[in-house]
Amino acid sequence: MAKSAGVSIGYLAERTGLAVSAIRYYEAQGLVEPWRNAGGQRRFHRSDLRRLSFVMIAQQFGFSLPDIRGFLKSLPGGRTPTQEDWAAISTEFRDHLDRRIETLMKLRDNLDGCIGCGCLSLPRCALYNPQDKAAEKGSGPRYLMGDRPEAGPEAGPEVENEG
Amino acid sequence: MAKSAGVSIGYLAERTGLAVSAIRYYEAQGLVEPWRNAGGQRRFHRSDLRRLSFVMIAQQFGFSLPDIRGFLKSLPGGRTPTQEDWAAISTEFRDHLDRRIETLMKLRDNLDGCIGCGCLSLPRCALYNPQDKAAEKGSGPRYLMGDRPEAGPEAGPEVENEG
DNA sequence: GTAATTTCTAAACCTAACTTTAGATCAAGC
DNA sequence: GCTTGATCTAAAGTTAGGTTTAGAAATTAC
Repeated sequence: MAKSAGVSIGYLAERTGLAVSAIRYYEAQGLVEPWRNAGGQRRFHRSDLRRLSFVMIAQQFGFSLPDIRGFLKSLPGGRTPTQEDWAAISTEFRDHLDRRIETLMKLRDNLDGCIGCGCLSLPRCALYNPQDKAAEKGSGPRYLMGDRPEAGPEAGPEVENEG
Repeated sequence: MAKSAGVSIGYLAERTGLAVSAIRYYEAQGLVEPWRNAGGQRRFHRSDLRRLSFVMIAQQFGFSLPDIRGFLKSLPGGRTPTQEDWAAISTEFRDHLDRRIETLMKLRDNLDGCIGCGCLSLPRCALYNPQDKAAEKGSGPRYLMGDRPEAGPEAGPEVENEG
């Protein structure tokens, strides 16, 4: 059971629905590690099909490619991952996932009591609570509510009585 | 109760935690519509504080700026929005939100039965179901599982028996 | 053995959501 | 009146996640 012939990038593209260019990009990001054949073309393990599928699914959940690379690092590099390997990775993935969903639901529930009542943007508004948004925030260097450095008790987003 | 003096962009920036440049960018995207004073500087309604806060919150939920502009369009342009205006907008927002959370949870539950069992990427895998991901997908022209045009029953992402 | 596909690399281009920079003008404090 | 800080515009730069393009080399099909 040597390295065998491996599969081409076109095969993976056809099977996953990814563009060939996307797979090459994923290689550059360290998500797959093909070897080269005599002619210099990429050859992949068949098991990279599952790896790439995992990448696609994780993206649906909003994880960044570096995040996903982190998940995949626990998979064996040399041998084909077993069912147990995937089960292990899924535990870590589930953890992040659960936290993300929990955060979203907490925000949603807070929203119910907030937008309707008109308190939106007041420091005492539940949505202002830094704990919630600090949990798992999206990419990009964005200030979120109450997320400023040095924000004192007087400093929050605030609306007086103007609607 | 005329237009009054209005507040400066710096005031809004300080109160919301947004960068001044971000607020200007939001104006360019049609999220706020300040007027100009005699010297050509932007003046905002105080109620734009709440508007901007809403933008920040909606972004936490993963909505794009065009999405958010859509939500805000139901707010009155001329007068200061009332509590009822915000309540109305929240209904539409909640709808989208609920669908997004539902999709995430469905995907999560499917994942439980999938990664662990090793079926990941098989056409019969629940995660492969086009209905789920079509619901509300992220931005960008990405193929998701089974999302190819012309994908026949034979055409899905697939793994044979290689782990 | 020739033609048609694939694949290769490198670099440029794309969208979203902003930030940074530069040089000029405005507003406020003393 | 002068200085300092805030604001202005336009354009370029930034990050993520890719796609497109161009020209060359490898592979496959007949």
